[in-house]
Amino acid sequence: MSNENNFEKKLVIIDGKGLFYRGFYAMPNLTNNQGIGLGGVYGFTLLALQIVDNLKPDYIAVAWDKSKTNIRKRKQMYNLYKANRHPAPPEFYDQLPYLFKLVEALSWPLIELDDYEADDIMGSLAIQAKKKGVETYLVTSDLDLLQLIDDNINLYVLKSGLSKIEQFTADSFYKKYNIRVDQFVDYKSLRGDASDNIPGVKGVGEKTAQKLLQNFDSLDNIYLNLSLVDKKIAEKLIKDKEMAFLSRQLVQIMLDAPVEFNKSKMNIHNVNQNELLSVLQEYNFNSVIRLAKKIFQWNDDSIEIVNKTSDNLKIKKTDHVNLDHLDNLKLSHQEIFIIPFFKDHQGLNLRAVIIADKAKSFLINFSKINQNDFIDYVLKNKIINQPIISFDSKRLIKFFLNKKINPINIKHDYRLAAFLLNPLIKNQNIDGIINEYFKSLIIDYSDLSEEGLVLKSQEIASYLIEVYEIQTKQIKQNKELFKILIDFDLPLLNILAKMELNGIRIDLDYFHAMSRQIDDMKSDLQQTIFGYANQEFNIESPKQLSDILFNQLNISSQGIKKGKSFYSTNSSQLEKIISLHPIITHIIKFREIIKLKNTYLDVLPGLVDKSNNLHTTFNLTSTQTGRLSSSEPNLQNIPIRSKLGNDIRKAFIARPGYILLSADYSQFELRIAADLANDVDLIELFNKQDIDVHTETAARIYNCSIDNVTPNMRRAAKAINFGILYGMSPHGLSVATGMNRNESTDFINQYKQLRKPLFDYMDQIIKKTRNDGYVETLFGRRRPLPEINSKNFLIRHSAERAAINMPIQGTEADLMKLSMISLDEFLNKHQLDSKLLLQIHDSILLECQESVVDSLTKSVRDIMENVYKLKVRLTVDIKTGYRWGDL
DNA sequence: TCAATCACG
DNA sequence: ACGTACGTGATTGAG
Repeated sequence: MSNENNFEKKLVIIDGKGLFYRGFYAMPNLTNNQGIGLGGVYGFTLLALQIVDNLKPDYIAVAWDKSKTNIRKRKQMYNLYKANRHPAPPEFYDQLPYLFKLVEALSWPLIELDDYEADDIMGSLAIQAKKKGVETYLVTSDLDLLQLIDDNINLYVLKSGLSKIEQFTADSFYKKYNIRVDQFVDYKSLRGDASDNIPGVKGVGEKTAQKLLQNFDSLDNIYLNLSLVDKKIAEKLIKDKEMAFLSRQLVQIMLDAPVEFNKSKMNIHNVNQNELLSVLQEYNFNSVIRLAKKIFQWNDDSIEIVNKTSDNLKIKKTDHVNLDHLDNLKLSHQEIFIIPFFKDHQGLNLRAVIIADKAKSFLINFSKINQNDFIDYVLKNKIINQPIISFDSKRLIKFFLNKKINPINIKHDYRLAAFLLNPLIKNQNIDGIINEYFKSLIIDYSDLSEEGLVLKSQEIASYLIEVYEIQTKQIKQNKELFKILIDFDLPLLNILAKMELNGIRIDLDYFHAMSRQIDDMKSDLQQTIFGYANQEFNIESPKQLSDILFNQLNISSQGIKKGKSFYSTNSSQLEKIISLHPIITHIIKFREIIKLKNTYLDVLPGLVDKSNNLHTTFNLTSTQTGRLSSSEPNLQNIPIRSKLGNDIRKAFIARPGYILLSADYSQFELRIAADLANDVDLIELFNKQDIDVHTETAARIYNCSIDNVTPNMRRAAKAINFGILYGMSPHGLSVATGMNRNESTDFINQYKQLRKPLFDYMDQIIKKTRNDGYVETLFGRRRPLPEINSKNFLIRHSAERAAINMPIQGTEADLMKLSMISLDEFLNKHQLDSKLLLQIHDSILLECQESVVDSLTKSVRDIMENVYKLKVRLTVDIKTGYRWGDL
């Protein structure tokens, strides 16, 4: 006997709903860039195409369970069949039209029948295929189809998640269940199936059913030989005999479904490339596109033909040169496109650049051409004086700055523009951005190695030149957005580039001393904790810690949040049980120092340059509100709140002869909120001299004089002043203040009366967002929030809170950017030996020469407080010192 | 790769 | 009945 079968052709039949179901629960939060949930569709598509990729079938079909009538026949047999099924959530049905559209684009026949379930359709088709000499692969999520396995019919069963697919063969089934596949129906008739509400024989489970079938082979035979069966089991069998045989009928797959195995309709090559591409693009299924490209063997040339917009690209293949010599580099004196590829994330060395004007493009590879020759060329030909359109402008500016070339004139940045137009864009790399504007195009720039660049640079140049025009046109359609690009974000590139390149000085000795101190504390704490726990364990594993606390030490878990598999051990939960066991305070302390050690002490010293300067990267396109973020390393989250944390800040120092100056906007967010909402009382409060807004608020809510405001009253007012800007609930307030639920509800109601304009404004923002689909800052920076119209309560409310917060946080970010631009201008103009070091949302850190600190303090305050005319007065607190931690 | 945790505004 | 305050980035354990 040979294992090779005689069948040459393969048919794959997919249980459509099963696959969709897996995807739906595996990826509940997946949404495309319109905010539509498409997790199920994604799961279906990815799994289906993975299977196609592996099996390479010739034919394919999708069997679908029709929703209501599908189980009529089996219901007639047993009216409780599948009676325990919960209806799927509404989001499940919302996604179905998208799935059907995709299946149609694939040209896969979707088969649904009134009286037959997907299993029956699959089985009937498989039998027909077998007669025509075609091998079948069934793809499903349950095991019922096992009964059909034979030499020509194979079964793939989806396991949990999206990655595991298990092939069941007769052998592997036997190993797992110790019965043969043809005994499967009888097996289920005995043990039943809770998920389909198949009754089986009560009291007979997996093991008993297996044993019975091993001894007696079949259900019929068992009942013929009841006298040989163990007495107790025999009694159960007799009692539920009817149910057993009924179950057998229910489980038996019906092979007479009126379906036709149609080779031409089910041919896998029927796929409509154009249509499928546009659907996958629309859904943003980029990984699926790559897979489809591989499976259907679409090459780039065929895609060029598909892409209608690529006809009139400016740069043709003949207009592109891979340079061996800079002598051949000739550019017009107009706008210059520079697409840099760097060796390092700092941008100090180039690997290659694509450089172009609107007629010609060049690839310069720095493995062939000397980097300094390129710089000479750029200077000599005054490329630098021309307007530059670039992709990664900030790094390009840094590259030139590092070579002592002054800030270049960046006219346009692809990533900034793409982000302003659509902040939801997921892939901000070159391919992602090109794809935003060429929807029917597939490009794969995952390989931009030296060879990859040679292949792709002409294409990149030609598309990006087009993208420049499209982006410019789109962004000019919204004057405010255009103004933000021109007046806020582009000017900031130069400033941030200087800050990043300059860096901030670190006192390494201080870090090392502190490191030793923390290491000692760590081992002491560890010993104490292990002592209390009576065992060693990994304190850094929340799972192990939870087990120790709530199982081993038996600390009451009442009121403790629970995750999927264990009780939470985050600090707010630990606070709740702090009095229940002495181990807790040590764990809290351990957590604190471990955080400081792992995130700062052990990491930052390794990142400094030769002069002990630390360089971060500020990102302009990573927040939905317009704030900056800082990474590698993040210098916007250097500790300050705890004593030990603040010590870390002390290692950030001024260079010799200089002093640090920090300028913080006080109550920035609440002031912005007061202004946006035009809350006159709050504005007037802020415009008075020397007031404490929280104390004043408490006095108004409690209707008492300022002198009678207790610390507790002030704390509550402070909590609500902050919380309200995020849409805080009574529950949230009670957690923050320790009030009970009634007190906090009362308190919020009082606050609502006091700050009616603020609440009216919040309502109005939500209404406007629902209508427009986006929110915007004072200056018109936008954040799309499609989830605001979600049918899901939680998603919708979360979007509402985000909508309330965005104009406030975003306007704050916009104003801070303006301040930085003004400060930079001022420092340049007066040639003051002072530099911006860091921006931390409402705060700026500068380093200035000691001799100018007094006059600079005055100027900085003046510039920041008057950065933009608002109804509310802005105030700035300024502090100076040699160590950041001492400010 | 994801969830949990925690540093900051 | 449910979950419960916005916006980030880094580290760790665990699957």
